[in-house]
Amino acid sequence: MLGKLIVRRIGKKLIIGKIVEVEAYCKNDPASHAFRRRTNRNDVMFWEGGCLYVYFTYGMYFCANVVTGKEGSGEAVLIRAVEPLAGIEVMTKNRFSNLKSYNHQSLINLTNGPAKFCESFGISRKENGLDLLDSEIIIIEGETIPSKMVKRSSRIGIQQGLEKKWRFFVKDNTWVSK
DNA sequence: ACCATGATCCGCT
DNA sequence: GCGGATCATGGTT
Repeated sequence: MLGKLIVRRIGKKLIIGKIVEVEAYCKNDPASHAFRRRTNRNDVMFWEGGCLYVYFTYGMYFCANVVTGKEGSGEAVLIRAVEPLAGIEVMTKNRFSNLKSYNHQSLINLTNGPAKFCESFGISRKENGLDLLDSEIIIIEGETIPSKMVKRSSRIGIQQGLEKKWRFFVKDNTWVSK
């Protein structure tokens, strides 16, 4: 998924981001929402791959995954960061409703984390379950990232499953979260 | 019913 | 580096 473009259409406007940081989750994985059982909350994660699984967390944030497995398998890839390519103005409005002037830091701060990405793309409950091949949000081919530019580490913000190096990111990209 | 927790972010120190 | 915000979820009682 690294290097692919996530595109959101809002009316006539397009928001585009290049995916630069992701994490993988699956059913046999104590860090995963799919670990225990299929519930109303994680149901979309068990759908056939190609749709968007959005969840609400910490009482105020949303995060988005691309579902990647067969129906029932419970596999998904969390989008942790994207590089903004188009629709900066809309993203800025979504994220900082009263920001007057852009600067370097505000551009980075737009999408350098999973909940920041969702906020700038306007992704919340309504987008849960969307078909990424044919809806207002799609994923298309983008840049091919050379394998030597792909780095991996433990996943962020979890307690179990730290031995799995399932976080993947583009080396030296500015938008990769800290 | 109850309650601890969380795939986070932000502001302050 | 640390704690607070803020609440849906799900495991436990």
